[in-house]
Amino acid sequence: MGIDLPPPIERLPASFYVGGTLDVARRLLGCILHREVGGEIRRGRIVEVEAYTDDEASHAATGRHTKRNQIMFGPPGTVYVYFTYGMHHCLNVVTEPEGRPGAVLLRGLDGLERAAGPALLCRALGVTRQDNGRDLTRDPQLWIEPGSPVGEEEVVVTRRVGIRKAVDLPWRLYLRGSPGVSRRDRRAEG
DNA sequence: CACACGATGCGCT
DNA sequence: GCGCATCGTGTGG
Repeated sequence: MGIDLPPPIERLPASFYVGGTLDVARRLLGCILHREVGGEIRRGRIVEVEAYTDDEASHAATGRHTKRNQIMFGPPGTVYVYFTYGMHHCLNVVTEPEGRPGAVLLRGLDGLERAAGPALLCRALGVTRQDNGRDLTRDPQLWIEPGSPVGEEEVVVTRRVGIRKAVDLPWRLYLRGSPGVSRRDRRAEG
């Protein structure tokens, strides 16, 4: 009888995040987001995402000239957390090659209580602006592992929600029937 | 400097 | 369906 070792970590490599943002968003579905807080590891399966690049609804819509959006132009695999509505945080994964803006907003997790919706997801994981800039390919407290494969028939493609511009782009993806899909957004199919 | 508003969630109607 | 909390950020004067 040997020592009980934890399962090996299969952290997603930087190359995972390099492709087109919509492709990365699709690949992130089913992957397992991990967060270490106070010696405890919280994890959940990614079941809802949205892609943002340089479209009109993106924080990078007007180019690389604000302090906040610099990070969207940074290396793929970087964490982008922003604060909104005076009380909520949203967690994104930076995509695209360095110099081009792109990010995937993580909107819902299965396997955690109250992680349906981007702000609830952050609250469930204790993610705040302090986490902005972390490197998912190296950071000891925040990383993503591959999950079981997700079939195309499980994926619903819809319009992004909570935005006023570029509302017609079908850049929101979620897993059909998942409890972690954000509440008021289960509809809006198309 | 002032101001408008948001990649939300909740509670009430 | 609707109003609202609550404040950082971006934009314009």
